[in-house]
Amino acid sequence: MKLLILDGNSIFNRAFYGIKLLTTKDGRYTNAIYGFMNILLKLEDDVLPQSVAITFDLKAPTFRHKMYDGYKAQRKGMPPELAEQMPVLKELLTALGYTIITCEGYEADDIIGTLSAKCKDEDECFIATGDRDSLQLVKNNVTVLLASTKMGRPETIFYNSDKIKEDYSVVPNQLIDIKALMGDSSDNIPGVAGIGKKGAEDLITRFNSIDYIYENIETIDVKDGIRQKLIKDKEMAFLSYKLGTIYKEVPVDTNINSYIQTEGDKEKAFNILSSLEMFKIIEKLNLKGTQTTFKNVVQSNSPAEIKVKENFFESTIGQIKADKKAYFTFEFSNNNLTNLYFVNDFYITKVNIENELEAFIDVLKDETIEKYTTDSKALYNFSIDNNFLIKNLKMDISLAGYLLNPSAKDYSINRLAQEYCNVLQPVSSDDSLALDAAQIISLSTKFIAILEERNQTDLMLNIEIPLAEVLASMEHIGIKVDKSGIEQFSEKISKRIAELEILIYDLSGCEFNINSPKQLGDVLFNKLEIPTKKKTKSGFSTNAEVLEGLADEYEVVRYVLEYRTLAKLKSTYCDGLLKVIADDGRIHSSFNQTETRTGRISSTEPNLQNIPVRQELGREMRKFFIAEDGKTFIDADYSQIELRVLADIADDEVMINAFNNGDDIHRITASQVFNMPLQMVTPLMRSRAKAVNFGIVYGIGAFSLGKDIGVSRAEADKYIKDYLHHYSGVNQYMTQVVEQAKKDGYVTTLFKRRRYLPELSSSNGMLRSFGERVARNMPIQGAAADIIKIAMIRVYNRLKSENMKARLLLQVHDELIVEAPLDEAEKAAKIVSEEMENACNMKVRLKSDANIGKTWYDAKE
DNA sequence: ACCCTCACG
DNA sequence: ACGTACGTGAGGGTC
Repeated sequence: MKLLILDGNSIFNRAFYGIKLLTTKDGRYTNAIYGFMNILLKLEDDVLPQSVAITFDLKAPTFRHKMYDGYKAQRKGMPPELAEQMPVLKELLTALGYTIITCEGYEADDIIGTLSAKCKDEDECFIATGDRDSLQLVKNNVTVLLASTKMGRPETIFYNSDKIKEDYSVVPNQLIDIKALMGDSSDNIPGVAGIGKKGAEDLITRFNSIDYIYENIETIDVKDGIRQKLIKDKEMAFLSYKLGTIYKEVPVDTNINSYIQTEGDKEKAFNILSSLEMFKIIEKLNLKGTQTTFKNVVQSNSPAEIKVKENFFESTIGQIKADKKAYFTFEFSNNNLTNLYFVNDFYITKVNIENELEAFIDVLKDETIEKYTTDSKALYNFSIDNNFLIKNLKMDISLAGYLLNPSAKDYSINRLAQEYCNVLQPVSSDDSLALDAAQIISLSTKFIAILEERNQTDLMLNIEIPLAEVLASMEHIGIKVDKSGIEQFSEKISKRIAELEILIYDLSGCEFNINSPKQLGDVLFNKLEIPTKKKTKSGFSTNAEVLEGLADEYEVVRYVLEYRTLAKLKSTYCDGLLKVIADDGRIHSSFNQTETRTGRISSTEPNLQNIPVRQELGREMRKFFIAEDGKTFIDADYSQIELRVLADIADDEVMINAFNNGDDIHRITASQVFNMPLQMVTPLMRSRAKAVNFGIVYGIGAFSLGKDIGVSRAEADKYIKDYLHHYSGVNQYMTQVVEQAKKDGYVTTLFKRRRYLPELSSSNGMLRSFGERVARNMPIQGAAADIIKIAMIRVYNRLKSENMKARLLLQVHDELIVEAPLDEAEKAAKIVSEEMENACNMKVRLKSDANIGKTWYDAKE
């Protein structure tokens, strides 16, 4: 018989501190429960126990407190985020049929000790804990699974007697003797003053036990200082021994069979887990069998189970045309439509793609039929491939899920249905796509209602859904690159990299991997003994900021910096881009619409939103992004869009006037903050004002601002104070937005985009400050993102309606790149600037400058 | 899988 | 005492 015993509190704590704080929609913390369940399931997989006993401490004092007043006196209570999870966990474990053991007057360790000691020879006992105290319990049939963190990664170490011998050079029982001498600060056990871990281990390895040591205290071979210390704290040593000994006669049931997991209450377990939004755990536990009791939530008179039918397309189409509504899910592989399911209140229709593709396309084209689906961008890509237009798309489940909560992990139908509909539509199919189809109707209905209630319908129908079409078009068109140009550039860089390697090895006196921060740190700061008190965290920091501080003095550091720059250019930009050039000679990035918490889009495979520009050498890369023959690029970017948005939403008269009366906001800011006439503003003053402007947008702190511009914290603080004094509207806004966010639990943009901020109610000060900064930043960054999205849609439609060949290719947060035939260039430039500037009417006008050029480099001002 | 570093707005 | 500005994605190293 195998018994697994869990040290509940220890595992619970470890789970909490090992995972980021997670909350449910309504703000309940769940990370410790989630971590605990994962650890438990993993342990069961590893050990395959027949019985599982889960022990917990109680708050009441234990016999050790009676023995010694100071015992665990300083123990801090759990943070509230953790404490609130404990009763829920216990309820869940009980519902799952586990036995929880507690015993007043004893710690979990003692219960574990008792159970493991009573295990019969033929039984096997495994103890899971994060606390090394339990190691004393190890014997031939008792193994401790110690959860530890090594280099920031969780791992489980199996401790049997051999492993303990290896690590501590003693037998398990002697660990008590060691603790008796060295004490244990976390339990407030003092041990012998002046003897630490090393001394205690040495003494016990040589003399076996404190009994032997004290019986022979005058004759044992130790330094006199140690002997005196031992004599002085003899009583403490024996008391510590008693406190450190795990008690093995706790009055609990020691029959292993009592701990065989029972059936529990599956429905209750399912309900708890789904209210905690732990759908992965539900899946792992196979609790879905309980769904048979669910009713179809769409229509009360519909059948209890939705079936998948084939060869039913004709009547389905007929019904769609009558209802003027089509609900469906689809799947592509390699740009081919491979699966398609329609659903109505009664059944799912699996479509035979080969025969029915045209009929499907007709539905998509039909303006009178409302479409409800998910991942509309993929569908738009399909429509571009097949040269038709999708009309009247009313719902994209993933986009709606994103608008409801842009911080969610994923927007799969499966997850969203569990989160928002509570119950799954019962489906007699194991095809996950059919399952998704079954959820589409109830999810759509629910999402439409929620969006309406939150005033986000416009954001959904007039921004996100139309944008999906624009993004699909951008992905589809791609951007042409000069392949051989990149190859030559890469070769040129490679040569210099090789030279730098030799120089660096030479100056270091050894060869090593310069790309490894660990090895580089070792060479620079240990071998070469370059002094740096700066930054450490799991080793030396070798980032550009640190190295630049050393570059003046050390030649080798200068070479390393150059090496880093070139290595980055080569690996990420040259090699990286060459890998993704398609057969048409163009790069087709993916633009993700549900990735960022602020509403921005992101670009992947490759990321075309971070092509170098700030330094000349990197900027050269942009010469390889070229317009097609006979065409040219138009690159238009917003001027200071985020600050303009801030001026508007903060309704700051001073800043609004600054924008409306001048064109250099940083200079104006400098003149106001430093109280000088505009003409007297020096470049240094301007650059500091610029840093403050940026800082304000990010939620600012004096420390970071000071670091950024190289002034003292006090001076930075003064800049901020002066700034907020002059821009009093901004000052007021920054206070008010945080207050509102704390009240609501979320922040919003001008266009009602919403981001939840559970961090604001955290008891962790750092997290809370983070939440406050985000509360100040998101409405600004988010509104700017909304505005450029509107501009994109308008540019896209305008180019189309004016029958132009010009096409939108890229978006880089405040910048749009269009490719146009040479004879359309001027007109296209005008259209882009116009649509960008008119995308939103604010108290400050928006400004956009467009440039024309054959390459991205040339088109960028 | 995670950290470090660095590229962009 | 601690850590320290918002939002991203990619490559290389390490365990």
